[in-house]
Amino acid sequence: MPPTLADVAERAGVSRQTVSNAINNPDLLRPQTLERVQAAIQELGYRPNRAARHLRTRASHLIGLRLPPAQEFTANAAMDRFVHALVEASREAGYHLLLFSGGPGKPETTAEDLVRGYDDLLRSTAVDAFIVTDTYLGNPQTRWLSERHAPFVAFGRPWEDPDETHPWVDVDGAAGVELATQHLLDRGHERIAWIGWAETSFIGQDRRAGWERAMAAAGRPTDGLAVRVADTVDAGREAADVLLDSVRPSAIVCASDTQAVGVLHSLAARGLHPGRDVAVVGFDDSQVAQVVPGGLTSVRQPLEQVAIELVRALEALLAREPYDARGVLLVPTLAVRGSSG
Amino acid sequence: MPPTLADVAERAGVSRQTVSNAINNPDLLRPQTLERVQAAIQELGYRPNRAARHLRTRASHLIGLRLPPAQEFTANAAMDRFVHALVEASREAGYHLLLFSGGPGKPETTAEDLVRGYDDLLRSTAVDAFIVTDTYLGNPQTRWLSERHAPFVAFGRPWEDPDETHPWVDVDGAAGVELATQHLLDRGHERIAWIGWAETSFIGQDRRAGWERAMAAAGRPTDGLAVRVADTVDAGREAADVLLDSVRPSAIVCASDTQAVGVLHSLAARGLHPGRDVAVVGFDDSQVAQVVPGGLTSVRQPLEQVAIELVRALEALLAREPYDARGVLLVPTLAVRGSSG
DNA sequence: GTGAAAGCGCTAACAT
DNA sequence: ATGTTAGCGCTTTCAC
Repeated sequence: MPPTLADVAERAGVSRQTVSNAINNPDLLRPQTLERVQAAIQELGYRPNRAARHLRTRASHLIGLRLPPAQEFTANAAMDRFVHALVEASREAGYHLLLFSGGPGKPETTAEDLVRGYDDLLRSTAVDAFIVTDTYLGNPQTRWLSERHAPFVAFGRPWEDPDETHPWVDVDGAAGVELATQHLLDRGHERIAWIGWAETSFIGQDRRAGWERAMAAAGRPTDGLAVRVADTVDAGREAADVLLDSVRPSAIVCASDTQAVGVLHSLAARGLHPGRDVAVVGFDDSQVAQVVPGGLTSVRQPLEQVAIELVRALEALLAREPYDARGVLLVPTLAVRGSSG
Repeated sequence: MPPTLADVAERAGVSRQTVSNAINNPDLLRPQTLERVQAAIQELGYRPNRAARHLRTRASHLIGLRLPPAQEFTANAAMDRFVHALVEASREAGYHLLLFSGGPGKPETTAEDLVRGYDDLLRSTAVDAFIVTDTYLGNPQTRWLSERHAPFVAFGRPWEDPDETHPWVDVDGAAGVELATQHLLDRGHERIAWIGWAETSFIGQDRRAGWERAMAAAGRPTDGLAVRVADTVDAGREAADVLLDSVRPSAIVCASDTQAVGVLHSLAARGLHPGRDVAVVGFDDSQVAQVVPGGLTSVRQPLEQVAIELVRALEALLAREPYDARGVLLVPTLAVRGSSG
C-alpha cells in the first residue's frame, strides 16, 4: 500500500496541507521546511494518488486518443510513429495517453459507434481532452466534440468546415508533393504523372495541388497525366499500367506509399527498373518505403513536431490561455532513395 | 458538468446509494425501482465518475503498456497490430490502455530509466496492472515488477528465469519456423538455409530450433547452412551474399521480415528472382512482407489471440482467481506469398 | 429493499 | 508560513 500525504506529513512533522503545498506551491514554504518535507517524500517514495488528485482538481492528466484499426496490406504505417511521438510529447507535459477504439470491433459501422468511445470517456470524466486524428471527409468526430464543448485538438485541418474554431495541427501535403515534384524536375524529368485519391478527398486534393503547382511553375503540361484511384496497392498498380501504356511518363508521384508500391509492382511486372527507367515517389516514408529493395523516395511528415505542437495547443486549451495560432501548418521533408534515381 | 449520483437519485426519487446499487448490484432493487432508476440514468446520460469510483474501489480499470520506440528502417511492425488488438481485448473486459514510454526520450539508457515509467504509475496507483512486452535477454522489467508484487502479465516467456511465477502468453516461434521450413520442404527444397539472430537471443534460438527440427525430421543436413547476424536489413543482405556465394541454398528462412527483406536485396542485386530462383521466408507478416513486389512469405503471429489471452490472464490475476494456466503458448500461421514459389 | 453515515486521498479556502 | 475545515463523487458498512 503506497504512502499517503498523511504518512509524509507525520514523518516530516508537519500537517498534510503543508506537504500538499510542498508539492504544488513550494514557494509557500520556508526553505527549511520544504527541505524536510522533500526528504520525507524521497524516503517514502511518495507519489500523489492520481485518483484523489483527479477527483479534487477535476484534471485526470490523461489525453484520449482513438486508435483506428491497423490497415494491413497497405503501407500506411504513420500511426505507429505518430503514437510514439505523442506519448513522448505528452510525457514531457505531464500527460499520459489513454487509448480507445471505435465501434464494436469490426469495421466502423455507424457514426454513433465511432462517437461512443468519446462519449463514454467524456461522461465519465476519464480524460481531460482528446487528440483527434481523422478529420477527413464525412468524419463526424470534430463537429460532435465541438457541439459538446469537449476540449480537443485535431491532427488535420477542418477541411469541411473552415468555420470550426478548434485548434489544429497539420502537415502541408501540397508543399510536400511540390517538393517531390520539384525534385523530379531537377533531375530532368518532364513528363511527371500523378496518381492520387478520389476527388472527394480533401487531403488527396491538397497533395495533388502540390504536383499541379510544381508542374505549372515549370511550364509543363499535365494533360492526361493525372489519375484518381483508391488507396490500395492494386489500384496503384492498375493506374501505373494505364499510364505506362498511354502517356508514358518518365516519373510518377503518388498520394501514398501504398499506391507507390503498386507502381513498383507494375514496373516489376514489366521488367522496368524504378529510378532508372521510371522514377517513383510516395508519401509517408513508411517502413515499406525505407526497406523495399532499391528504396522508395517518399515525402516524410514531421510527426514528432506534429505531436509537440498538438500537446502545446492542448496545454494552452486546458489552461484557457489565449492560443492565437488557431492552426499550425508544418512542412514535410523528402526522403530521397533509389526509386527517384 | 456531468450529472452525479445525487442528480440521478433526485430525478428517480430515491437515495444516492440506491442508484449506486442499481448500477453495481441491480438484483438488490425491486424491479419497479430499478426501472425508474435506469430511466433516470438514461435521461441524464449518467456515467459514474471514474476518479471517484477509482478512489473508492482502488481500481482504475486502466492497464499500463510501455510503448517501445518505433523502429525505422526495419520491417518490425508487429507492435502496431498488437496494440490495436490489445485495445479491443481490453475494451471488452472494461479496461482502457494507458500508454507510457521508457527513459527520457532518446535510446533506453539505464535500466532505471526503463523502469521509471512503471514506478511512477505504480506509486501513483494510476493503473491496475501492466502488460509487459519485451521479455528478452537482459530486460529487467519482469523481475523488477515481480519483486514489487506489481500485477502484470507478459507477452513472452520468462526465458531467463523459468522460476518466474507470473502469467505469460507467447507465440511458439519454433513451431512457426518449423511450419515455414516444412512448407519449403514440401515444395521440393533440399538445401534450406537459416539466417537468425545472435546466440544470446532466446527468441532467436527458439525460432532457429524450428528450422533444425524440420530439417532433421526430413533427414536433411544443416552444416554450413546457418548464419547468425544482427536484426537489420543490411545484415540480412550480407548474410544472404555469403550463403549464396558458398553453400548456394535454394531457400532461405529468416528470423525476421527485416532480415528477409535483406535477402530480397541480395537477390535483386544478383538479378535473381525470389520464389523462382531462391525461396525466401520471413517472420512477422509485416506490412512490408504483405506489399513488397512479389510478396514475402512470412510467419504470422496470432496477435489478436495473444491480446485476448493476455487480458483474460489479467482479469484472473486482478480477481485473484486461481489461474492454473501459468503460461499460454499459441501457434502461428504461415502467410504464403510469391517469395516461396 | 432502501436510507444514513463514513471515508477513500487529495486540494481550495480560510483561519491562525 | 502553517494548520483547520470541508468536500470532490463514489461505494461500503450497517440500520431500518
